[in-house]
Order: sequence, then structure tokens, then C-alpha cells
Amino acid sequence: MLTVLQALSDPVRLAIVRQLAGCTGEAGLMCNQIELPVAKSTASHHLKTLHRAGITAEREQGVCKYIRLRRPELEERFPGLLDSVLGAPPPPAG
Amino acid sequence: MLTVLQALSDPVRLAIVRQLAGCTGEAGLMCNQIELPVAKSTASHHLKTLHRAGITAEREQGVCKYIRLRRPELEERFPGLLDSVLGAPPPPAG
DNA sequence: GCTATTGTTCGATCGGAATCGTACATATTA
DNA sequence: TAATATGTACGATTCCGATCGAACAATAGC
Repeated sequence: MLTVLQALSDPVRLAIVRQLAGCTGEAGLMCNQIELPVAKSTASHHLKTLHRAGITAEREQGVCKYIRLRRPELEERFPGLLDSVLGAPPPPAG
Repeated sequence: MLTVLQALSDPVRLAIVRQLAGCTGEAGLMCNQIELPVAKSTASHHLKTLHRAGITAEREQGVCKYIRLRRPELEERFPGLLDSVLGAPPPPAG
């Protein structure tokens, strides 16, 4: 639980999760489709954090990488958490 | 949202929230009833963090202080969040 | 094979948060 | 008033994480 909360409690990672949640496709998003205000290496760091927390799944596809939310697994481990986080209004700056 | 997640993503503060949630009384707990593995000043810092995040309410009572969870307000702002966090099993160390 | 693209890894830096001890303010009690 | 108890404020330290640039590995296309 602590790991998941720590992973979600960063603005960049929360932005990643929101973008992934807004993607309707099953496969998720490619890394370069996720818009982030940080350098490439920093984005990689955040994606790794989300992955290790069990929040995302990654699938290699050639030189690219697909990322998606692990919704069912999260729902089983922490019922209601993701919906609650996503239901909250995003930062007003948006 | 981010503020609340950041407040909850610390082991000491999560322990505080769990103890407050386990208290059946309406008034909450007194500060000295909350068992924490940190110094007094550190505990005060964490309680302030929870308070500023809107997670707890404080009521002065003489030299002591009662602390309680703001369950209804949290439920309104972030439906399901607190239950989800509290529903997750506490750290195995107990 | 060479080059461009994509993402990771590494080292360094920086800021903020967690922690502590001490000093302080307030309230209770002798 | 003096002494004790409780919580806060402050300064200092320490530690962790976010950030970046550069170097690297792997893939696709020429």
C-alpha cells in the first residue's frame, strides 16, 4: 500500500496515470505519446517507479514500448483506490 | 488530491491514520495515545502535515489535544479513498 | 555497415522532507 | 510561585528522491 501511495504522490507520475486512464485502447500508450514536462531520463525513472509499484504494465514492441494501467490487479488489491484518485479533479493549471 | 496522497505516503503518517481509524470514539485520540516510533517533535510535524492536508481535525482540550479523522469531508472530496487505504493490510511487521 | 530513433543507465546535483534535540509556550497541580 | 506535563517552534543534520546531461544498448531504415 505504501509503495503504491508513494508512487502516486508525485505530480509527474499522477499525470502519467491520468493520461493512461484517458486512453481508451487496450494496449495503452507508447512512451512517446505521454506528454511530460521533464527530460527523457526523468520520465524513464518515473515509469519505472510506477511499474515497480505494480501500477503499470509494459510491453516491448520493437524499439517502442507500450504502457498501460493494471486496472484489474489494482482493483483487486486496493478496491476503489484508482477510481478515487482518477475521480478527483486534475490540477487547475492543466 | 496530490496533497492528500503525499500526506498518506509516509509510513509514520499512515500509522497515525490507521490508529485514528481504529478508534471507535467520536472524539478521536489524544496525542499521547498515538504510538509512534519517532521523537515528540517529529510526531508533531507529521500531525501538522495530516492536518494541513485536511485529513485530520484537532480539538484542544486543556493541555492535551484530541485528533480525529475527517471522514465525511474526505469521503465527499475523494470518495472511497480512505476506505481503500484502510482496507489494505497493514505492514506485516505489525 | 552506418545513421537515426528510442529508451535505459549512470553520475552528479539540488531541494525538500524526515529526524532529532533544545528551547519555548501553555496548562495543570502542589 | 514552583514544578510538572504536553505539544509547538526552531535550527541543524541527514537522507531520499527528482532532475538533468551524457553515455550506452537495441532496433529500424537507408
